[in-house]
Amino acid sequence: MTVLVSPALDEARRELVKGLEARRMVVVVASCSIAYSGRTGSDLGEGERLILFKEDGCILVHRRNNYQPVNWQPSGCVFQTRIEDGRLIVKAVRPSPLETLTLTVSSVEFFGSFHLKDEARFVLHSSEEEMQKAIIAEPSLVEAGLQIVDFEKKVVPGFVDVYGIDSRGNTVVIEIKKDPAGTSTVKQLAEYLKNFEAPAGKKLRPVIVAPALAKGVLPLVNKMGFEFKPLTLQKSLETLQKRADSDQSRLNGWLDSAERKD
Amino acid sequence: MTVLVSPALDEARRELVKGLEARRMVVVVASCSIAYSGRTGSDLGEGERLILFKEDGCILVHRRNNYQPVNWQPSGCVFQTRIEDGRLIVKAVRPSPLETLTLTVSSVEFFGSFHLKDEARFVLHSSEEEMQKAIIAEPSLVEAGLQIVDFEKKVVPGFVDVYGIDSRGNTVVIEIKKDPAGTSTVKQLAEYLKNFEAPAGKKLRPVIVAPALAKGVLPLVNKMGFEFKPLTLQKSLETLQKRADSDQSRLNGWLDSAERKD
DNA sequence: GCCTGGATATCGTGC
DNA sequence: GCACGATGTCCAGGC
Repeated sequence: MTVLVSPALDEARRELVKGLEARRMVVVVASCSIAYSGRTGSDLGEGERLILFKEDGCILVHRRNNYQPVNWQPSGCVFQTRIEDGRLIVKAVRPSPLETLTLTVSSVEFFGSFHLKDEARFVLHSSEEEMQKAIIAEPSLVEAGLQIVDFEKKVVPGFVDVYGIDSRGNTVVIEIKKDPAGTSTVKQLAEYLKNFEAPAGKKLRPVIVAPALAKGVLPLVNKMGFEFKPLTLQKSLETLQKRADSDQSRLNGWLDSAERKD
Repeated sequence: MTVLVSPALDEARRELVKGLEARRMVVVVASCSIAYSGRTGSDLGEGERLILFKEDGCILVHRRNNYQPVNWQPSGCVFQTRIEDGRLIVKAVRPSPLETLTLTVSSVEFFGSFHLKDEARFVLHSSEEEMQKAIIAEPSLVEAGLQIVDFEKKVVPGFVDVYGIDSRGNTVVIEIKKDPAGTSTVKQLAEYLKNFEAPAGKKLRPVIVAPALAKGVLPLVNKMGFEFKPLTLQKSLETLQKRADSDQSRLNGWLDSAERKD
């Protein structure tokens, strides 16, 4: 760890280069102006900001407010530094698409570089995927007797989340949303439907599975002849948990019996 | 500015509260585990991370890699801190939707709080809007003789970027994209078209204005009978700049003549 | 408050 | 590399 309060610009530059080469995270609080040029462009006059450099070549500039950085560059960019006219110039260049973020630093209030020991694995109880897994594992969440035929089926364009066959042989095409389904979801499902055809004498049943329908969407759903089946992420997670538990107890049972054989 | 290296947990807690009350930006490098619960949930085991608190009540947790924070809370959340079982617990609660981010801090490597003087205005040379402005100011960018009738016209659903009338009285409906236009753009324009009808004996001309067409989209554009007019953001900006300059010189001319009168 | 669309969106995945 | 979809997306603008 290196911590400097109000370093000179050349010292800050030296330490920045050293920190990046050592693959550390570098935090700088500095007065600077910023220009961005690439997919579009931006300008920001002089002011004090917090600048974060990471080892994978991303950079974030944060102002005193707002969750989002005011300027940034995603991973994979190359840093250049130089002193020019008594200012520290830092360029972060992203090769593709070609984009340049230029910081013109007039003074550095704080410099810190840190080696972060962090091997933990991040686990997200992610949403739409969990709902899909739950439906595949337990199709009765949608409807008793439903049998899943395929999922993530490629259509043009995109993917159908799940499709299957109901107890009467009708084709069921399911679009899953973790948020209340709006007009766009109905449109999307309608688009995907063009890729399906019901067997002779059978129906094509488009079903939207979501925690709710957005306000005013029900008439459209009815008009299109679509169905709506409410399902929350929570319920999906419970279902998956229950199955994991029963899988575990079955596995335990199998292990027990194996043990008894020994 | 307050900077502490390896402070005790209770000292870090005291300074964190003090910094937030003073509406400063607080930066902490600490070993912690993190739980999130709300719209969905996440877990992250012990490890060293950089944590950023801002005065508007947002919080970001950054790991050594990746542009995005691993956990966060947007503006407007309430912070609680306490020491429990020799750990510093920090909760960031967002009221609506109800979401909780809980940091369990076992040790603090660095603490910093900063008052950032920053009054500058951020200017984004925003993309699609600039292209739209340029077309409205200079319809010949799309086609000689085009006259703009309206823009940002509300249709169901969404907005049509620009529509106008060509030199032969045909209705021109324009969809603008700053990125290469893909299949979805064609679909969107087709959707919007349903809200337009050409005058008797005239045509309806759907036009996509974008820097390029995505690969393989040209056949679709042709098949639908759409037109494509290449226009880059850069060219749009140049056009706007040129007009701004001439407006300025006209204004200067007017000021000069006014001055001569005095 | 809900809904819709844009973003320098970013990021992963499949082809 | 390109296209497409998900995101704890966030965020501003309308209604």
